[in-house]
Amino acid sequence: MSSIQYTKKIALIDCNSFYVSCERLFNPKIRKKPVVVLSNNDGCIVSRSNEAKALGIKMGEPYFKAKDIIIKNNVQVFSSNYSLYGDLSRRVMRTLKRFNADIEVYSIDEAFMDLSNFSDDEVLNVGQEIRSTVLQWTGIPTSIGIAKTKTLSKVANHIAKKKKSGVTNFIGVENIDPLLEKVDINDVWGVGRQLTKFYHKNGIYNAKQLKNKSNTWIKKNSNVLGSRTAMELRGISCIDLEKTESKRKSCVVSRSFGQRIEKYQELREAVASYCLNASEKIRSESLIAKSITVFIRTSPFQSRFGYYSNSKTVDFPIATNNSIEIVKTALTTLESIFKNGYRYQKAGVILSNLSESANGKNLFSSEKDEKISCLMRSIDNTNYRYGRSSISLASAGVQKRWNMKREYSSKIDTSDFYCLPKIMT
DNA sequence: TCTGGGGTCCTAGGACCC
DNA sequence: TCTGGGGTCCTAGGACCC
Repeated sequence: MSSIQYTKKIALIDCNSFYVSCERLFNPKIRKKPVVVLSNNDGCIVSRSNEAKALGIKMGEPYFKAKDIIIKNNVQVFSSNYSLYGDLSRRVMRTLKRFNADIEVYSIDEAFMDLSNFSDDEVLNVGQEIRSTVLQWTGIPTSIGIAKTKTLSKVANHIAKKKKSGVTNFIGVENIDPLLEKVDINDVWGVGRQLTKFYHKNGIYNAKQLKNKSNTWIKKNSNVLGSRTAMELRGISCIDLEKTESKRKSCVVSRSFGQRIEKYQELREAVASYCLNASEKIRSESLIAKSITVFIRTSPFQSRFGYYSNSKTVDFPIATNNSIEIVKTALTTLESIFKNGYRYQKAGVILSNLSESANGKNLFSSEKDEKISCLMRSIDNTNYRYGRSSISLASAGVQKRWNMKREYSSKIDTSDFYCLPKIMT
């Protein structure tokens, strides 16, 4: 009889084809059919059902390039609906927290969970229970990988995705080398395009080969992140779970336009409108920004019209989250980088150097500031109640020809009363 | 015709100081 | 007027993630 083993165990729970699964939840007719979800502006394919993957449709592929396959195979297409996905994501995470409140929500569709409290023998069953509970309570299918480190749990998850049971456990497995050997180097967490190129050049094609490469070699030839990945593959934990939600350090709002913009005035409207969005976001998290970056660019794919891309960062005299001031600063910044005669494709603003607002007060606070923060609060409340941009600034425009394309929206909004499905009697 | 958006972290190199 | 090198801090850009 062996004694009960309690080693470090990390689970990675990852929703399968998350956006597609969300759309399927409200549309049972597309359950067994090939389905894809498009990025903003209906630009790229960002989520694919297994049936769509089997047709050879690639992740991140531009929609227009895959259109032939899509039409020929009657693939169901959806514009992305982020308020729906966000809502369902919160339901999944809430369900996971029933098993362990200290999870790290890593992205909209995945979370790390510490399972060290369970014995080595129990952990596979726990994984299966998590999976079936999430499926039953939210309708979202998941895959779960369990291992000693985050990187290994990612690998295990990768394998679990291809299994019917949906759970892969490395804990207690004597030798995982034969499994690692089957994992391409570019499927390892932390190895992107550039590193893949570099590793290939040096004869490293799979996870096992990276695991067995010496640390000094990796550190000398890439950087600390590379060697950390290798250590984690060896089962030595270098990346901790981040259980507390840390405050973000920057806030980006940027969009590609529905159609190309040439007029300065329209660019101004777009930038102003992104500023309103961004400042509302940071206000809702009680943050203030010390600096702002404005950037504009033409399409990098249409050089025949000439390419222009520029950005500029400026500091506010005093950190702020005041929409009016942020818009004003952004527009003067835009003026300094705008060049006539280009077909602009995208613009954005980045609020950075964020910190917690001390209730809007500073050394120079005045009665005027009080009034402004009061005004911001009422704008936020109104927009929350009656929909975003019920109240806006004139500079953000009314026509908005530059707004995104969303031709295939499912129009499901779990947070909007008017979008509830109707049942006819 | 049509190619996403929002983050974090690391590093090289410049500016500045002594 | 000539000239050195080392340390720190900041920033832009790149790589990575989903």
